[in-house]
Amino acid sequence: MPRNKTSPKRRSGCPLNASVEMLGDRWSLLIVRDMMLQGFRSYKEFMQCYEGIATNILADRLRKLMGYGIIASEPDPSDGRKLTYFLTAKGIDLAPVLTEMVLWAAAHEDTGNQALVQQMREDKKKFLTGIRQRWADQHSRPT
Amino acid sequence: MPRNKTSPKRRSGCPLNASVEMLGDRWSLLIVRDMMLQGFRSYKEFMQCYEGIATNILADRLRKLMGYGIIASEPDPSDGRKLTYFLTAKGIDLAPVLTEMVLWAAAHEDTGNQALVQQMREDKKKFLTGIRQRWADQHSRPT
DNA sequence: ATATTTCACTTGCGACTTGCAAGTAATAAT
DNA sequence: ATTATTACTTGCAAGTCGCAAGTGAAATAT
Repeated sequence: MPRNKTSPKRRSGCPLNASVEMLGDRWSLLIVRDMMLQGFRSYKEFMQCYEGIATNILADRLRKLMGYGIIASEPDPSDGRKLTYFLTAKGIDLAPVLTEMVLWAAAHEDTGNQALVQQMREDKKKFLTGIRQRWADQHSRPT
Repeated sequence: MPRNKTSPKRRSGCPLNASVEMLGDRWSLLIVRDMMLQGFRSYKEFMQCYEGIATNILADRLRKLMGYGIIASEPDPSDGRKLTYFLTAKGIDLAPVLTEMVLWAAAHEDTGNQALVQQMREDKKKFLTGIRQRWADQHSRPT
């Protein structure tokens, strides 16, 4: 018999936000980050990039991110096997969060992405606008 | 025999940051958030607030956060049993990240912390300055 | 046309991590 | 002196994860 009485997994009795569930996960944030900053779009790309991610976990996280409405997917018209994942508007709205994380990490340790950090520091607003612009361009393509 | 050859847990082969390890954890971020926004300072407060956190896990996370230099602790001079946890400068530097998270969550779902969100939205810079100021005040107390 | 490869997964299993209940050690209160 | 409180530790069962080995459908090679 399972061990739950009413809810199997309660989160923070001190409420503030709830969708942060997804942010408090080892892989989800990396996936979003790399979709945003590296332009990753396929299962294969994630699989190759993250040494150490289990293939079932990747599938699960992609599923959950879709469930949260942070990413979505569509079949590649030129290759029926391929699926293209992309960030939704909610997903791209995570850009400021990601940016602050990268800046925080860079400020407190060597992160080896100085070019990106420099760009963020010089003009945060411009950097974010750039990300949103590139994203909007991609999304206007499929008429 | 354990399963590791050289490194037990590799992270992202696509490097960007590393200390984000801590951010990608279910509880650590909540702990930092509540130290920052709710003024939590003791083991007991966390324990009571997070229904569902296991006491060994709380101890482990506090230890790790100290290891990362995000929080520190000191004994309470008025009660030898008590320990006071507090954010370090590195910890308080997470304020922009937390703020963006709260704003993101609030923008995409009902989070029930409208007063705080309103304050953040009205003047983000002022809000962050306020947090830092309150933090600095606390830290100037022990002469 | 058949065989092989690629892609996006699923399955099975052992190892690791977590949740929960029950301690423990050191003060503090009564 | 006894009981309570605080900050933990320990032990175990249950859950999650990493890895290797499939699976099925579509593309490519022969």
